[in-house]
Amino acid sequence: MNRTVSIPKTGPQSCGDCPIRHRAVCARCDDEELVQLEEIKFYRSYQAGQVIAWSADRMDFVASVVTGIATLTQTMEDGRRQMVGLLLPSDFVGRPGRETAPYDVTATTDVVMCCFRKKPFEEMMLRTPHIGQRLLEMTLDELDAAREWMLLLGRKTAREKIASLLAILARRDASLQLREPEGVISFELPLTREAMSEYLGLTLETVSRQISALRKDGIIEIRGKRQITVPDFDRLLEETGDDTDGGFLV
Amino acid sequence: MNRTVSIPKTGPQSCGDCPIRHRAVCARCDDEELVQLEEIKFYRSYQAGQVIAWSADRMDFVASVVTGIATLTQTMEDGRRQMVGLLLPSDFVGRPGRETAPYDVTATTDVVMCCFRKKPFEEMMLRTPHIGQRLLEMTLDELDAAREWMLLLGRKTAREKIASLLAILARRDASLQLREPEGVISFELPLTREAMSEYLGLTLETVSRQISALRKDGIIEIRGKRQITVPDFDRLLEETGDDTDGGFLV
DNA sequence: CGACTCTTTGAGTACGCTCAAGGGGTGTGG
DNA sequence: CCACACCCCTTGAGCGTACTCAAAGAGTCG
Repeated sequence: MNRTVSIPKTGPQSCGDCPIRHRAVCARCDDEELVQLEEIKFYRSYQAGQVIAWSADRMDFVASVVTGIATLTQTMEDGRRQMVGLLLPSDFVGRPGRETAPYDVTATTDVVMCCFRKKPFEEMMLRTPHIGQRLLEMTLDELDAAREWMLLLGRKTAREKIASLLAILARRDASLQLREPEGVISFELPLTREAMSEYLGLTLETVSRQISALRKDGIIEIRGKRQITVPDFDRLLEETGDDTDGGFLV
Repeated sequence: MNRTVSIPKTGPQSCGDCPIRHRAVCARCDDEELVQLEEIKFYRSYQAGQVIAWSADRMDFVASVVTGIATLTQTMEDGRRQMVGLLLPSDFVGRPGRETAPYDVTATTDVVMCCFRKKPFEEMMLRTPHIGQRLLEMTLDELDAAREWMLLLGRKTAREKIASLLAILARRDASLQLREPEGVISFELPLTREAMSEYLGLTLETVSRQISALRKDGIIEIRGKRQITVPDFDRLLEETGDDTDGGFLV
């Protein structure tokens, strides 16, 4: 963990090519604004497992996740850990106006981030309403997701928690392939059992047991450790405890 | 519950007198902008227990809490409930650009709200960066609070949860009286045992038992059902499981 | 092949839940 | 003024879900 091996910087050549162009904090910017952003931006890459920022560290940049998955985690004095954010491509890291990171930020897969030096970014936000507007929209979405998550943490059973997480990942995977999640779905788990347990407020043993149980009940199939197949997405949804028709927010 | 008795509208006369003027969504507005806001605003009052908006209801306004406490709650099909937001004076309700409420909004005490008709408010946001900027700041704060709450829901014991809630309420009460929370503190519980259990992801019996336990251990004293005295705030903090020196975000 | 990481499974335990009964305060009606 | 109903809260007994501690299997890399 935290090996500082340098790996190729695989950021896009320019904003025009960027895979998150239409969803990230820069989504509403026009060409002129993108030119300004290009001047203060740089790419950084992190290996799976590497810590991007420690809680209470100074962070001199804000950033968008371009590819890969990162997490925000809080740790208690005695070591209990709770994941409080799951950052996917296009998600934003850092808070304008804040000096230090309030959470540990970790790359769970290899990650490429599009970073902006903080000071110039803050100055640009003041002149460029498009950025603040988009950031507000994204923050409101994150707040909705956090509240959905609070319901999961406070009220769902272990089995429902696992099913909910799998449903979220399946949905996300489907949306990357631009199709509706339905019928047979197959995707790769980007999280270890431990990361899942930190996400769900469980122990890793309970996560493992519940995944085995869902497999035995035919809700999911597993190839190797990480490749999940959901033969019937609706059956998975029934296990989440959520309203079957209600829309999900992640 | 939900009695539609009309009670006196006790909103301030004008924005200049408003007790939340410096903290609400209008905090950064200048006099000219306040005049515009006055044109689209109106006050509404709700009795303790009354539902302000049901989940999936159309909401034609957004609002600031002026006095009292309101809650946001999610309900699962089988009736399990989880509070996902605690709204205090100056907090903002509603999301610009969204038609329907995603949560039940309930007044737990008598509440006065400063409401803005949604459409004109959204239009004004486009012309008035001060509003969007302040709303972004408030939303980021709420997201931080939600994440603190996720740690509580996912990882804390029942005793720690109760202590954390009491600490939050004590802090808030102290800040209303413009002093630091330390030494002997006394305040009134604005929540029933049931509301506390919905907040903390517990049953009301467990809440009651843990409050009794804290009382037996001398961490708190209770007069009647709702008046709490904390003889030593630091001892209460030790029971929360949090870093004793780390700052809290609510 | 051995070392390492991640995962699975088992056995026993404990914390918080469920079900149940009863206490205390307040308001209403006889 | 008392009786009663109602709400909120407390306490008890037993149970079950998820945790703890422990051991071993599976996959990967050097």
